[in-house]
Amino acid sequence: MDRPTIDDVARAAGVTKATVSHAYSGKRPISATTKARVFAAAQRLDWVPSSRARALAARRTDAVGVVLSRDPTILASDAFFPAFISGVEAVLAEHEIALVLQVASSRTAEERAYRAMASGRADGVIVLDLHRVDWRVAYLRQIRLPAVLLGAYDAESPFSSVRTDDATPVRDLVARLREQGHTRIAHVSGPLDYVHSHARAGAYVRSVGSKELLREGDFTAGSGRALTAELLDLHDRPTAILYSNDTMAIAGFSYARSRGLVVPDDLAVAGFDDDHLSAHLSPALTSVFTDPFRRGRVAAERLLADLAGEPPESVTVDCNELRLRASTAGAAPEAPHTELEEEFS
Amino acid sequence: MDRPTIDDVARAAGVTKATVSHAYSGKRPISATTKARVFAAAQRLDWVPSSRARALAARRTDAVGVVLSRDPTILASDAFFPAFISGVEAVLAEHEIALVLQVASSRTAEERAYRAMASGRADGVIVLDLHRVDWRVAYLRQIRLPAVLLGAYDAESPFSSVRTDDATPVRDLVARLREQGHTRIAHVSGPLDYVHSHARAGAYVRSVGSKELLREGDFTAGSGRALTAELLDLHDRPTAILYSNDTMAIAGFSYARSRGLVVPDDLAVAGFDDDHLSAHLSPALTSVFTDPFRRGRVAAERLLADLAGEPPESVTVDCNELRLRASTAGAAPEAPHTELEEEFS
DNA sequence: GTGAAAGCGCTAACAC
DNA sequence: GTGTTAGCGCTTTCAC
Repeated sequence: MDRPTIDDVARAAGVTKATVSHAYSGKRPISATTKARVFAAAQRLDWVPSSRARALAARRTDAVGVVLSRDPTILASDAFFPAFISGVEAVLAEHEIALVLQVASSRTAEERAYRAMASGRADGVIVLDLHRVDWRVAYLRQIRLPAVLLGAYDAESPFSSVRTDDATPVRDLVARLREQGHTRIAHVSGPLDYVHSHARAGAYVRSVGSKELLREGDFTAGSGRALTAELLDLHDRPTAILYSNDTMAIAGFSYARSRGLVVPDDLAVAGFDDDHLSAHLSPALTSVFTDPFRRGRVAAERLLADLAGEPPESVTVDCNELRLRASTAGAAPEAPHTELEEEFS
Repeated sequence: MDRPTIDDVARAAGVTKATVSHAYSGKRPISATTKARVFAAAQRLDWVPSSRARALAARRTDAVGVVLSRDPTILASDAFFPAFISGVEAVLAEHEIALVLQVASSRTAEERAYRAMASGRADGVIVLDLHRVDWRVAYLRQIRLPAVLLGAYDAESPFSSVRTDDATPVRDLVARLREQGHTRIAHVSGPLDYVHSHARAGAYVRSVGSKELLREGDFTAGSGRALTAELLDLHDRPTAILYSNDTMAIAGFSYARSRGLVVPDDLAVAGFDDDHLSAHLSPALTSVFTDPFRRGRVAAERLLADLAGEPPESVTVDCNELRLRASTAGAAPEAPHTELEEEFS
């Protein structure tokens, strides 16, 4: 009553297990008739090769891993992750390769998770949330786990990477706001040690020529709100704020509204990532669509190519698209005074 | 230059591999000194047990699977899935158990995916999007793969399940709208062969006493829009519409607005699932929070309990919470006439 | 074109 | 408390 094994199939087909194995893998010529006998026997016995045994013998798991260093609760409210994973799965599903997910919230836990991947849970991994100086790059090389990095890693690395140009949309957006008369444009970034936050913030600073109105957030609604408060409390407050994701933008936007400011008349607001509901807010939120689905596809394809023996490569996905909406429409307000507005809040 | 094996460690520690194995598993008493020698040797050699070999020998993978029958592109815009997975991971991470995800978009692909899980990719699975008559229940039993069903499965099943009460919030919402004077209350459901869609629709029908204003959607924005159009075209159109998820509600809401209707004055609108941005829409969307994170936790805990040998059990998670917001506030409009409104659209 | 047999790196009886 | 040994169910040389 146990699951049948390759031996059972071999016996039923009157061949040896080597033949059964090769009939399926095609790694050696098998006569059409034996092949047919083998398949028939397998079908009759309802045999499915054991992935465990296969993994051990072939030193290959047919799975790809992702280790998430984020807190599980944060995963839930993130526009990027589900779309990215969908893209990855779209490719993996075609090859019947599984995706192994592991969440690790401390560095030790994360190292253990990567070691587990290397010890046979996965054949390679995709690394998200890349830091500008990322211990994982050295670590993965040390444990010799194939990887694809999502983001532009500056230092030398033996790994493939999937890059995007986050600077252009930021630059375009600043230019646009300038045309509309904005002179005090602020930026609420994500943690600056992330490569993507840093790229966006860097483009912002180069565009506006100053770090005065740059504030470092952490992608959560709480930080969006707090830093917006800080910016609006300035004597010479900004008339436009660019946020490094939509969650912070929406939090900032709600907060500004609670202070009696009208978006976009008193304050222009823009996000990043283009959450699927952002276009439905009112005013609709200007955002940058970063096509996480497509980046997921490309990352998965790249990893499969690496695993197939191709040399590592850095591919740049040109996917970012500035989506101008009502939250940044219209002319900049003239000389806003914080005091005045507080009377109406 | 190859990864060290348990034999290397045993040799280095001057013991046999059984001792090394037991020093880690604790499945037999090992003297403190030998244990220390073993750990030291392992650390020195930088040994990590091979999950592949371990899985084969122990007939256990230390992974839990989820097979998604949805199209990968749909995953991306779904409020439920990421939060649910986060909840699952929150539990699995503590036990260093991995989550194996596989997307399958046809029945054959899905069967293959489950067989792959059963053949060693995972020790058990969590089944989402349960149908009222679900072939997977019989199939999983046939291939003897432990499972936890998410939703109330009516027929006999040997599996644990995690249920919620979707009827109460629907009933409460209908009652509430009645109090506000609504008499024509419609419902745009999800596919009625899903247990959760069916439960919601059933509660709705029992509350309003008629199927006249029930329309079957498919959880996509497109169907939300189309069915809203259909309902608003009725001569005696509804003054309130309940949708079975927020995506359809928002699509319907935008469409109604495009026809010149004001929410909630002309039309009250409510969703289900409470997407994290729904409270930020204006008017803020009334919705039912279903705590997918918590349900993920419970499902994972239940599955681990099953795998540990406990008898299957059906647990009900009391997590649904009706969140009344502006989109259903105020009194019902009096005798709405479709013709009249069209003049202003 | 097929068979025989040696692993893959562990776990778990079974000894002592 | 520790050693010996037989698997787990495949893949892959090496023969013929």
